[in-house]
Amino acid sequence: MLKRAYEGQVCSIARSLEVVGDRWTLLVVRDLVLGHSRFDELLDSLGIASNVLADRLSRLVDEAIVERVPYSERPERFEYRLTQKGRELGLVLLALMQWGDRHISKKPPRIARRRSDRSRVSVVLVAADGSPVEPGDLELVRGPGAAGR
Amino acid sequence: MLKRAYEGQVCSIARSLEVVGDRWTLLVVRDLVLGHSRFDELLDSLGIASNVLADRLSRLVDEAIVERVPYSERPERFEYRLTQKGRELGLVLLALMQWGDRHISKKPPRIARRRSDRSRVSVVLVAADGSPVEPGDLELVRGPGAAGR
DNA sequence: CTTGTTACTTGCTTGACGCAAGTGACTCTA
DNA sequence: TAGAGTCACTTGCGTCAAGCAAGTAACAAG
Repeated sequence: MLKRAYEGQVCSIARSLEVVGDRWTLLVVRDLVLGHSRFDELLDSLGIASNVLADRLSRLVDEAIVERVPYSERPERFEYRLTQKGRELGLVLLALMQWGDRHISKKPPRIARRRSDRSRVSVVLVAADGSPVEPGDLELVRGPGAAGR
Repeated sequence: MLKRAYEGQVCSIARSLEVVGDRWTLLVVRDLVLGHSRFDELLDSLGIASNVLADRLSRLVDEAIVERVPYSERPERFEYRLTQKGRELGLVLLALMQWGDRHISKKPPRIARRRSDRSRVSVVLVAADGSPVEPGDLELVRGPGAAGR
């Protein structure tokens, strides 16, 4: 996914997919969310080719989604941590997980819950006042970043 | 993305990405959400290669995310419509859009709002009682579909 | 009967991915 | 002090999916 064909598109979905829309990137982010942080750990957990992992990580670092921080000086060793921007991708992952739980996996392999009261957590659409929004009551309108026409 | 390397993974995120995690699929779904429904319309709007679009659509139909419905008999012509399963991917797209709006596009090209009162709509995490959940107050635990260990 | 539209398919080329092996800087064990 | 191990990669090679351009089949309009 080096060359992207989305050039002409003025759309935050397309823009986001340019960054995280390839085969491995979101899974790397998922593993970082789950606490894996070292290169070899990611390699084992994902079953990804090492050159591909190296490439994805350096791209995530370029995009400021991940930071490469040293945890040892002699020998030099690094780990990878999500930045705030990266952590906010968690919502996308949870939305994807929720969809997969409902439509693909019959029983959810993992459950998201609130630590304080252990209640189930879900991803939903809300209006400015916090009230839930029905999908049918949603509309998409041109915003300030829209192209001409 | 025919062959997937996620085989061993018991994770709804990985499972979902097997289905919609390639370069074009989510953009096709986005266009269907926005109301494009005919093959040529999608071709123009996306700038995708026709063989790839044909492949993605037939796979989306196989996955019951999209339906292929005839709108003319002589000549035979078809359009593509999202199923309920497909429509529910809208939440993933909105989460992605929201992330892109915040971190990539400075000004949002498109704004999601509630039709009834025109208030801004956003994707958030809520607990079972509908109250918002802080990202730090979230935990992931093994669910009924988890593998042994 | 030629041109156009729609919904594709076929063939060829490019390029991303996976695999296996190698590297460099160090530490640890005997 | 020699050899083995760890970590974080890089290099080289083969394969398979993606992209591009052109072709096709079934009809409709002029």
